Amino acid sequence: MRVHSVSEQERIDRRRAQILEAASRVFARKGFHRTTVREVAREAGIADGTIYLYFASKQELLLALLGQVGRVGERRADFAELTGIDVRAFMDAYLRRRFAELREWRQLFAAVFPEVLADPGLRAAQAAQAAPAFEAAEVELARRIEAGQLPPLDPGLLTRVAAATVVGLLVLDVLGDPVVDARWEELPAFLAHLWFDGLGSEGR
Amino acid sequence: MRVHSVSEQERIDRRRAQILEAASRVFARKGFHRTTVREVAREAGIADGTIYLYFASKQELLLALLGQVGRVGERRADFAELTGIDVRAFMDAYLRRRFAELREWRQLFAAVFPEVLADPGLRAAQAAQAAPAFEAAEVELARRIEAGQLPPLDPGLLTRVAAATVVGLLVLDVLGDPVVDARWEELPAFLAHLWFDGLGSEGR
Amino acid sequence: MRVHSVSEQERIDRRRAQILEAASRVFARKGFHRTTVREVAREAGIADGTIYLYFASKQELLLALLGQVGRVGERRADFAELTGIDVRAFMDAYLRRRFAELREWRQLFAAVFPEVLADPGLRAAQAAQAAPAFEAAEVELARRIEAGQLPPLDPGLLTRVAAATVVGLLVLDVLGDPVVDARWEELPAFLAHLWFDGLGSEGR
Amino acid sequence: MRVHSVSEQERIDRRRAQILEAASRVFARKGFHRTTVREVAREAGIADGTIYLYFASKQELLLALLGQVGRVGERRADFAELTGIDVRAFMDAYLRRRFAELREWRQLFAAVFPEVLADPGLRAAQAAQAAPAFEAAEVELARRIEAGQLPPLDPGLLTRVAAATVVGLLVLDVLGDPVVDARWEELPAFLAHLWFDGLGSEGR
DNA sequence: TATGAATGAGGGTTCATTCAT
DNA sequence: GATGAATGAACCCTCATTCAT
Repeated sequence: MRVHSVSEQERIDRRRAQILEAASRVFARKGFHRTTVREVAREAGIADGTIYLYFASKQELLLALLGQVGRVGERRADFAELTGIDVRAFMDAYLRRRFAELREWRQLFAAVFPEVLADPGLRAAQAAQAAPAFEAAEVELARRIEAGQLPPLDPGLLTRVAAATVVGLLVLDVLGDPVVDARWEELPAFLAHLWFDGLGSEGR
Repeated sequence: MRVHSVSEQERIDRRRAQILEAASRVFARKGFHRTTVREVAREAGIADGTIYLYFASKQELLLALLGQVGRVGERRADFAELTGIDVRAFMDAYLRRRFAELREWRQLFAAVFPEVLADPGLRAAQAAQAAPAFEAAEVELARRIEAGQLPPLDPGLLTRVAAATVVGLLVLDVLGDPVVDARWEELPAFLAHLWFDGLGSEGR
Repeated sequence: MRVHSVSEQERIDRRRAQILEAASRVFARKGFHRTTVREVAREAGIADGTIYLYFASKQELLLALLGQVGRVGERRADFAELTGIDVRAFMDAYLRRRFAELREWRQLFAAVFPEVLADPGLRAAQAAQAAPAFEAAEVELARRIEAGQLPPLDPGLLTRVAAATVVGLLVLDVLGDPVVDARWEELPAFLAHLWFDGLGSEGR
Repeated sequence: MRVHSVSEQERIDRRRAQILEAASRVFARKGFHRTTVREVAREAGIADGTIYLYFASKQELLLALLGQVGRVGERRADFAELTGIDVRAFMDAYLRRRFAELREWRQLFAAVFPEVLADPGLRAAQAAQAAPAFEAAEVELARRIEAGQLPPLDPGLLTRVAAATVVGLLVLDVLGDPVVDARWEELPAFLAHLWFDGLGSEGR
């Protein structure tokens, strides 16, 4: 079994990153299936065959990108450091942080998401990847509801609705909606306001 | 100019519907690109070539399905008949109605949506199709805000957030989320509650 | 064994002629392979399937047309009636007659000839069909040479050169050469002059 | 702009020649349309897909072959070097030379010509390609007539008749006529004799 | 007899993957 | 390791032919 030296491993990682970066650009632009391996290679400035020294197949490119998406999701773990503050402030801070991140990952989403939606295998992989985050979110919400910081809404549904809203906004963004695109930074505050105060607040 | 008799046209419509139904099933299951025309034909119980008597290309199948999605969207026009009642009741009724519809169209979404997301051409087509609905929604919201029935939130953002939530829930459903799948009927009421009353209601 | 009555046979012959006429038009225009059976049917004003009541296959259409070409060739048999007159007058009369005929059959040639050239099977069929005419021409020439009416040129070569010239002019015509097309009627006299008097006549 | 090195370009040229050679063999044998790209590949000893690295389509194979035919035609320009000698000697030398060439190109003609005859687009392309040669020949003939070296025959018709004879002989050869095939070398002298001295020479 | 919708074999072409250099 | 020419399986689509009406 050949083991790579540190610098060797670094070179490999750099190459993989270079290829993945290229792949995510082209996939986001044209879609996974409409993109040829050759186009990825051209975008990365390397030869077709070189890609296969770093990834077993075109499909593996997608899986690697999906892995990167997963790593964005994991940051949800940082609930912890916001744990002490009050709910409203928490929501505000959390949304702001996530939306800033998401913007950077927009290309990655555009590259990976359509194919995840289309391919049963990837759907399963994605579900497995996201499950812990949902779990953590549900627990956190239940805790706060228990503590009387939130009204007794169903944590499962609330988690899904929150996730759906964020995902949906990313989708609208990818679809090219000009409002979402132009006013992305306003969204966290807007969401916090809507979710916390509600539309009924005025009537009262 | 060849004109089809009524029964002739009916036969054609039936065949097209039969083929589209089959296509939406297989596309939803495996994705557009992983599906061969032969598989659509098998699913429809006809020969490969027959499909080309009713659709010019595989791509045309997708466009026809996208057109059906569009026709779902158009129902948004039924704002009108709900126009007299109060905001809360309106929201409740409207969401309940849409969510019931959407469930039926889940397969259609699963078939068409990934490809819309992936293909720049379809993205544009979809955007054009959806624009009037967004327009109408914004106008309606602005009217109600004007009338003091809603707090002075930005109608553009509110429209996007609402749309994003619904789209996002559909996406989670397609991704196979068990909670969204099992509790779909609870979602309209849950959303109405969340959006109207907000999470802050308890704390007060 | 079903035997057709006379009028029945006539109807069949008319239909076959109608179809062959249409086929020769379209084949001449677009070539055999670029023409679909449907196009022949449309040109004949009948349904696709009807053609197969009168011809076993698309290929049979071609063979039937080749048969018609053959029947033009057979007229070469009318050497007989010109047999008494002197060589120069014979040549003149004969060429004039054939060129007039050929013009009428131009469409037929354009329809059939390219495919005869391209298909080994048809080449053989054509060769068999043309052989007797070559045979007859050689005999006639040999007779006249024997009789001192012609110089002692090789009858085999002379037959081929004469046939080649005529075929070649037809080919140029089909290729769209404007001179051949515009001055077709001048060709028999020109050829008779060239072949009989030769280019050296002036020098002498 | 990617530029190929000399040896690179040589490799490409060799491959293209190899493929064209194979294509001309199979097209000549079976005709363009009855030949599959796979058969060309097999004949060239390469894989199907390799052909598409060197030619954009099956049709391009034909066009490239037509281009080669064109290059044969261009040699007609060598009128010049024969220009000083007397007419009879010129005709003899010229015909001998061309017929020797033509024999080598028989396969090419058999491959390309039927399709040129059948396809309106190629007919036009061919006409354009041949036009300059006709032009040059007419001018040359007119010059010699002017100079009293030839009788005052119409140069346009004479050019067509001469071309038609040669083309026609090629056609008979392709059709498999045994006389033309066996006695090809006799033809130039025979033609020169016929055209120069004429059939009437004996009678006088 | 005539129709034309349906069939499905076949072919041109693409492109992920391999491998000799 | 890097290259990119070569491979050939797979797919969309056409169209000659069939057959129920």
